[in-house]
Amino acid sequence: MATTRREQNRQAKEKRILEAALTVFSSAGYSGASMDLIADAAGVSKPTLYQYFGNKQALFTAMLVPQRDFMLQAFAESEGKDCVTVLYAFAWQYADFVLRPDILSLARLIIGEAGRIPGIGELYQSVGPDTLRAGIVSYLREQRDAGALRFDDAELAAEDLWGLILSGPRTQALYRPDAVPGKRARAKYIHNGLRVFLSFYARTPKKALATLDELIAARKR
Amino acid sequence: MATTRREQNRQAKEKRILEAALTVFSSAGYSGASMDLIADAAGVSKPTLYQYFGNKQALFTAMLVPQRDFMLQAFAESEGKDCVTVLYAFAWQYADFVLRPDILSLARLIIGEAGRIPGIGELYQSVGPDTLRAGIVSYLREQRDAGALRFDDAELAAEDLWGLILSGPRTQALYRPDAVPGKRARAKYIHNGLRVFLSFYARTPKKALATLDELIAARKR
Amino acid sequence: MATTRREQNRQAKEKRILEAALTVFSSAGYSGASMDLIADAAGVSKPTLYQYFGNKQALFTAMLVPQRDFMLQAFAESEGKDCVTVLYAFAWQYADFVLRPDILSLARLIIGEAGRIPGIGELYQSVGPDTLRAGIVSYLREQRDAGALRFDDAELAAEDLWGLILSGPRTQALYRPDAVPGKRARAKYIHNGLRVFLSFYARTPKKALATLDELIAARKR
Amino acid sequence: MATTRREQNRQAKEKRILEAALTVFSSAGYSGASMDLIADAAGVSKPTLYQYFGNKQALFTAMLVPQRDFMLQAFAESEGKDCVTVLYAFAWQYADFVLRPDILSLARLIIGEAGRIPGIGELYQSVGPDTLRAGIVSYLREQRDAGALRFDDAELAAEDLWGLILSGPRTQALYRPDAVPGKRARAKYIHNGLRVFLSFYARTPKKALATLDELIAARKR
DNA sequence: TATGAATGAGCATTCATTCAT
DNA sequence: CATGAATGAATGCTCATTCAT
Repeated sequence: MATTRREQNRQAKEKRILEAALTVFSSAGYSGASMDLIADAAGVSKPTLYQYFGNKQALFTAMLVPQRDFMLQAFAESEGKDCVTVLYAFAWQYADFVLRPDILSLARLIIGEAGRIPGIGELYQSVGPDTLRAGIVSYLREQRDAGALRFDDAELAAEDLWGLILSGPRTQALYRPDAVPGKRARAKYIHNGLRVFLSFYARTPKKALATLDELIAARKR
Repeated sequence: MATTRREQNRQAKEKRILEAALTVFSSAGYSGASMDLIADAAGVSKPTLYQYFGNKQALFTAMLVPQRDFMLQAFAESEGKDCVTVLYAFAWQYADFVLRPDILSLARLIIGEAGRIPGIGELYQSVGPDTLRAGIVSYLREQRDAGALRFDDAELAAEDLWGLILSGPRTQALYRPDAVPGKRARAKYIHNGLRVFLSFYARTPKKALATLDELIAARKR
Repeated sequence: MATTRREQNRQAKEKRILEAALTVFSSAGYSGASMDLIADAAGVSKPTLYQYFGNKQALFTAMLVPQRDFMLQAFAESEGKDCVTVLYAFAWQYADFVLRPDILSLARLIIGEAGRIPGIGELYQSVGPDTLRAGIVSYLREQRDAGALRFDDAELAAEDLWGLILSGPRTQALYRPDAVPGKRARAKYIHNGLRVFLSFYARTPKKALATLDELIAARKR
Repeated sequence: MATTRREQNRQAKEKRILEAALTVFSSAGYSGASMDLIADAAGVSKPTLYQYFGNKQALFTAMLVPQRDFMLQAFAESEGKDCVTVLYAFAWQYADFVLRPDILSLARLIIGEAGRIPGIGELYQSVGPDTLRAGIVSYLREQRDAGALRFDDAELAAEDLWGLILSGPRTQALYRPDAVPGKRARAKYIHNGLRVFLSFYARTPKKALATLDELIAARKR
């Protein structure tokens, strides 16, 4: 009702522009991307870009917002199952997301510009790592209170989980876009990482590791 | 003897150019850096840049070589002391190096361009992570053979060590140049990370953790 | 009665646009003024500008019309007093008008564009100098016929009057918007100019100069 | 000797650029003139313009310098003849210069931009009117001291001279590039203006006017 | 060998103008 | 009638690269 055809058109065009901006910025970098290229990719004229977003930097930051929202949404739900099962599922979900080529391109872009465009790193980290970590942290606390895990500092535990599971593959992926670790490598890191993590943080490590082995075996089948 | 005065002059000028290139590229990014700026910073004329390095991209990659050599050299030695002591010293040495502003700038630059300049990621990783890891890996193997540690896959253990100790601070540092973790934060991660690592990988975890606590206490003093 | 509410609205909007155009053109120059700026200043949309005035140049010339009418009206009346008194009053009135910042801005604008926009100079001069001069000329003729002044060519006499009284201050004002001659400088030129003028053109110079001195003295009080 | 071929080339090119700038700015106005146009007119590439003059405004002001120098030089000499003869010659020389189409274009340009480019009006006036007037002023003083003229304020007398002789024609010329007063009109203003001036300022007006009439008659022949 | 000088191509941004609503 | 939306064509300016000296 409230959305006239004009408004719809506008929103659709805005979306097209932001998608084009994401693509072009990701592949060419901030300085390397030209407004001409983005306009062409979006199928609009250059002045339209400026009418919608004012200038290049504003377009750049505007482009990050939907990405942030998408990420926020990507990790909203968590299941009510057994702790190890949840962590295992989470590890895969997270790894598969974080190693997606488009997500990696965006990460490279943001890291590359973090020293020049102020606030961009905060914006991104406050969403990617931070928000996600907040989810993990609260889950870990729940499980501690439920008696499944034990630790003093939940944030540190979460950091360990991420570091054990993803630090290696993601670092490699950032530096070598053409050599992003595949399923097998991911499995290696996830399995080993969870093993170390559960050995240290599970209240009953033996049982937890047994469950983990079952999950791994189940996956292979 | 083979180096005439001319050659020396040439080498000195080449060095000045590469240093200028490092500075300018690091602070402006690849596309954002102009040959004019680099020439000015090096105190030479622009054609000299082209005479020495052919074009912008070649200058860029050439600039990385001395950086690589410098890094290789930065972690050459290791002491013959007790395993925990060595790992502890290494952790601090590595953290302090990796979180240096200039090293971080360079890392951001390389990650930012990794998707566009082929080979740059390999070049850098083959030196930073890889070579360093190779050093750690061989040290860990030594210690396993000497009976201090236990594991099957030394590379995986090395990755765990790095992930536990540095993943958090370095990720934050990459995204937020103005919020690089300081001494206190580094200590938190190093101490906790080593604790988890030794709990899992030390042949005699209790003893190892006791040694670690002594080292930490000694540091505070 | 023929003016419906619609028409009134239209006229009001037209007036707003013309005022905005005057302001913007005067301060930015013809090329420097943008239709966007004028539309914003007038509080209307850009297409409305085009609907009302067709294009930029038409708007520009249209803007001059009310200015012309305003000027025409500014010097309509003349009093029936003594010749010297009238000339003295006229000199001050004219100087104060011609040195008004807005009138000067408009004059600079028109002179600046006179070489490019055909007809604009005629339009303006036919109003400013010409019409005004016509008024002076007819007054001078009256006074000659009444025996107060003597000359052959009334137009030349009028030109002398203007040249003696205002040429200096106005030339300075045109070139230096921030150094428009003030009351004191105007007085200097007016008093001296009238003295020269009356010496040459008055039938009884001594008497005329005496009257002038009285007026000057009266002004100082 | 000290000027290598390179330097000569550079100076020649600089001169070509400044001439092109004068032409283009004069005919299109400051905002209306584009660097592209100027580059084309000068037969150089656009970056060369920027290498030589930095930016548009700098080129604009640089362009005025040779014009100023030219003007300064245009009125350097004065003859040792009789006062009326000198003033008569000067009047014609000045009128012919000031009414030259190129000088008028430049004047329109400067007046048009005087409100926007700070200092430009001073720069120009300090040269055109001011310097010239300084020359007249000192000549008038000489003649007063020699007993030919009489006045208190030499500057005011100079202003009167200019106002009587040139105010009319130049104002018309500024507003109407296509109706610049010709020889006949100039003669009318000069003859009348000098008559009024000498009547008021000459120590022996009758003799001075007689001399003037002779000069005028001589001219007609 | 090293450089001052030059440039074609491209940059972010803005303009006068028009169309569909 | 009035406007939001759109655009081709500039605008001032900079870039990586080359050439003549």
